[in-house]
Amino acid sequence: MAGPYDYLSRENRDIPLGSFVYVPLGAQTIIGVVWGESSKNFLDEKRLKCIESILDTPPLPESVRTFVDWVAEYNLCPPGSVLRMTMSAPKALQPPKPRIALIMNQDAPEIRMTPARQRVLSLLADGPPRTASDLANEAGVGSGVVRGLAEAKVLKRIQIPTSGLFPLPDPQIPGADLSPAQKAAANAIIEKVRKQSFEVFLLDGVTGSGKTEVYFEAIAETLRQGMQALVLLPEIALSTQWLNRFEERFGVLPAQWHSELSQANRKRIWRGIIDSKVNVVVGARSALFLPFDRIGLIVVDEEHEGSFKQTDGVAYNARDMAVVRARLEKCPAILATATPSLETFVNVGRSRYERLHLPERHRGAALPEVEVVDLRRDRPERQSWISPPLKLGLAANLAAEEQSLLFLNRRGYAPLTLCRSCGHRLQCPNCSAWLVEHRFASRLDCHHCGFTMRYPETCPECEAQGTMAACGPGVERLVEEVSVFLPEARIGLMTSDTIRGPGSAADLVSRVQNHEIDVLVGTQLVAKGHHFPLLTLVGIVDADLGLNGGDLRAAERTYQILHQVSGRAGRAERPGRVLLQTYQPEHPVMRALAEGDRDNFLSEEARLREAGVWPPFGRLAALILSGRAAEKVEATARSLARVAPNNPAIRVLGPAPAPLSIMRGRHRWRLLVKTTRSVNIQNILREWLAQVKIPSSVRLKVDIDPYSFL
DNA sequence: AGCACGCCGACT
DNA sequence: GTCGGCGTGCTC
Repeated sequence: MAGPYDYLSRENRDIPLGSFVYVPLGAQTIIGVVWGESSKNFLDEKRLKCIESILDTPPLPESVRTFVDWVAEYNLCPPGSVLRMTMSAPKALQPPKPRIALIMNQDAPEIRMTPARQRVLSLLADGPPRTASDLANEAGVGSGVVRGLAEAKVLKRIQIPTSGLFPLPDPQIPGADLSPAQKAAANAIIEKVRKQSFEVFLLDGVTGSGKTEVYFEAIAETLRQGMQALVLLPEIALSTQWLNRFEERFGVLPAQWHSELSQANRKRIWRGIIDSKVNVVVGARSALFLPFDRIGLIVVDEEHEGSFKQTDGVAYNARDMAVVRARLEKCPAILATATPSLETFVNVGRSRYERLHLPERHRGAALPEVEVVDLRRDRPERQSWISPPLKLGLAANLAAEEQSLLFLNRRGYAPLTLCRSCGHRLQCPNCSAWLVEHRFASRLDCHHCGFTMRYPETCPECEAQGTMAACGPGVERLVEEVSVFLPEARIGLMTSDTIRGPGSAADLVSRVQNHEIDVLVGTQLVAKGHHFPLLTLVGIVDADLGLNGGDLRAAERTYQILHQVSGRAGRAERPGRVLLQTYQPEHPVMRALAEGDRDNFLSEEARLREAGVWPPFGRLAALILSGRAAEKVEATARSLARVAPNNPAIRVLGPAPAPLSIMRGRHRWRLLVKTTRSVNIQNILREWLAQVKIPSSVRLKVDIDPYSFL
């Protein structure tokens, strides 16, 4: 998997680059892609095997192959594992299954006629051939009736071409009326779509400023040019509203790509894309690796979202790789957000990206007033997390028959459980992390691996009864607290534990919209765009939560999520109010939120990063070593550090146990490599890592530009 | 998929 | 010491 393998071509035939081929590998036959001329990098020419056959699939376009190589080089991973992501629909490469339809047999034998049989026959008499199941459905008969007719040779089976038909989005349906600012933004992008030239746009505007309408116009132009458009969304599962808007604008739903897709749909869409029959794809980050041949526009919506960064398998950042793909394909890219990531903000400052600003809409969706509650003064009571001012606000809002939202980015009931008798803390057996109590399910869960156990009746350490105590709040505990001081309030809980699948999310959303809920308690799930017109108060229970832990992006991320949650308050004519509970009211994040001064906050954040040579002013990579044997992992980490590059432009931090030093039973050590921007960190790492033999029991993972420092 | 190889515990 | 089980890497 480290690189391409060499094969012989039968009769020295020229096979087009990018062709999908069957090749022998070891004892089996697998599908590969013709990548280029031989590297001559093999040991014994006599052992070369032959390509068995060429598949009947259009070759992987050159731009896709270039992209795969680029991503592999940049992220220091085998090109094969990147290629695998572009081939994520294994069945799509197999010849399509022949479709069998039924027609009348000319010389049909006499059979006993029944009403059901008659209906099938008359349906076929004046209609095209249909598949057995379609026929049964349309005639309103069981599948047995149709099968019986075919067995009796009254109907004949014939092969029909596979229906790979995709309804095409119609760019001619008139779009929304655009404001002057929207028009200007749309025109700037459309110009680049027409020219098919590379350009990155930051589409910058708060929720409701009309970013989606703007990029819909860019998509429409892409379609008029006969090109394909790709939209990346952070959470495809929660984007029903987005899909509805797309359908309104273009008449049909776009092709959707995400990890829960069935095999059959995967195949259909993948084939449709490589055959240029699918014009618009909306998907999660993995959609970036689809084999588009004529891509004309890439949109990354909510570009600041951390979920564009993939950490398992190939570690890559889909937002950054989307920009790379746009550059290779020579097409524009749109990064849309209300809270740009610092990277994007700095790239605008460097004039590498063009900022298109959408001011708030005149329809009066003013941003809510943010009031900072200083928890050092306005202390909540013991075993309580809601301060007196927030309690007053919630009570007043309930009395006014308006809705409130309590935000706490912590699932479960309590993040830590300990025994008051012996002090034992309940820890995950596989990870160095506390078990989180989920009281509504009477369970303790580890949020890092799959470990779960029943809530114990006695302390597992000292066996004392009834001494287990919950420490700190989770959303479930907030539900409990609200139900005590507002007993008449109807409370809804929205976390990934209560929401399974888009259906239950839509259900809860409609209950809020129908005002069947007064107080909604939730984790970051509630931050995602839903319009709740009656929601006028947002309480941020612990604004400091994300700031601890020494993470490079802690402040930036906290600002983004709190800004997004604040935006849930007061969307229609009603003014909204945000109460933000914090122990550090003077922190730049809190000040920026209270004063509504995003750009000043970002500039200050950028200044700090620049001073420390942190990204995007320096380059950063994490090396994570993991394995079951703790000493072995540590020894490998130390031997790596011993031969670390000695260069003033390169700093190596560590080795040290990773913040989550044991995860899923594997011990983890970490080194951080920080270089100036002028250094090619990939080359440095390649040279360095080549000097050390990593034992097979230890795994080394390179993460270029790591996001989470865990 | 199936085989080679290295690591580690059990036993001559 | 050696044997063998097991987990991991390699196959062109």
